[in-house]
Amino acid sequence: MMPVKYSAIPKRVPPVGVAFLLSQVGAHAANSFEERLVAMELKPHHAGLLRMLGSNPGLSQQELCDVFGIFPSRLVVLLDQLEARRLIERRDNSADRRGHRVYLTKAGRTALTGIGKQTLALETDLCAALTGPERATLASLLTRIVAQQNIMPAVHPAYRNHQKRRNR
Amino acid sequence: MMPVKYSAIPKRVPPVGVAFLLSQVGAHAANSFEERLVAMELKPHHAGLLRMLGSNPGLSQQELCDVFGIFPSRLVVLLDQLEARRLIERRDNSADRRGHRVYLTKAGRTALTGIGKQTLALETDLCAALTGPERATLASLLTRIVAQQNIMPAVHPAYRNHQKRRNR
DNA sequence: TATTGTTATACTCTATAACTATA
DNA sequence: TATAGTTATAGAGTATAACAATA
Repeated sequence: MMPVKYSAIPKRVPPVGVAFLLSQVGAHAANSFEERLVAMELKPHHAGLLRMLGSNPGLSQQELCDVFGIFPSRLVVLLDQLEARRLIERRDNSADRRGHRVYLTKAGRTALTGIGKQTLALETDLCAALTGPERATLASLLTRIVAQQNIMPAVHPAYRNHQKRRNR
Repeated sequence: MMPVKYSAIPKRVPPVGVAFLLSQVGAHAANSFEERLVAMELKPHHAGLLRMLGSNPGLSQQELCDVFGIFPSRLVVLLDQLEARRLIERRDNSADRRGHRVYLTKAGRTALTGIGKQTLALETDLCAALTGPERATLASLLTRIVAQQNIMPAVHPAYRNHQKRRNR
């Protein structure tokens, strides 16, 4: 009997709506971004932290936890990784010696520039099917959804805690 | 000293482009979908399988693996969970007794209908900021991106294997 | 006593490998 | 020998809890 390779499956494509499309294209964009970061040996989570610290030097770890909605124990791991690479540094806070303030190093700022270049290249690739005005329209529609849905601007939902529901 | 609650952090919002917006809104849509499925005690992965089987009754497990790009061992777990809930059934394949064909049960079709209702409600909620024509524009732009980027239609990228790169 | 940050632990998800039964 | 499906194992990521230092 002829061995069959199912590289092309005869299948009926279920209909999809705009919610699925958003999730699908969004996940594709996230995957592509992650791939582009591999060369820099960074993960998207690191990139988000570097970007936030680039705009807000000296945030405390507690403040970073609040902004991103993550547990302190998780932030510590991410910051440890970035600090081991000398991309950020924790500085003692003279006013309150319990806490630290976090800053990008020079290498961190260089990394952030590299991330920016990858992001621009990614956007050109992702929107290759669209004209310039269409791409602007897409950005505008998405920005309005972010505002209306009360999504924290510039904070990716993947950071947020999914704490276990109790009594289950 | 006054204890400070950082519910509203004074921060400068880093600029974001269309790639970030897509990933951000997409993740938000995925999270909202997952929340809506909690009441049905299903995960998005289950919903995707049910939907595909609704349109393509009798696919083999191997075919499902190829369509979704997942490992057989992972599919087995997902199908076991659905079968334990009597939402799908594996039927013996008389032509080749190694394999099975997978079908929705009556309860599975009922569940699929419920998922469809939740999806429609989700889309109305997600697009509350947009007019009808704008929502159609958004869907059209996203559909063109899916086609141009060679994303498998109706298959969510989250299924795909991220196999470990070797030699690293 | 409350807060910042850290370490330790457990749990979930999923990739990898080993295995069974058919072909 | 190759394929369909299963079971077993291991690793990454992250939530939870316990803890140390400071306020």
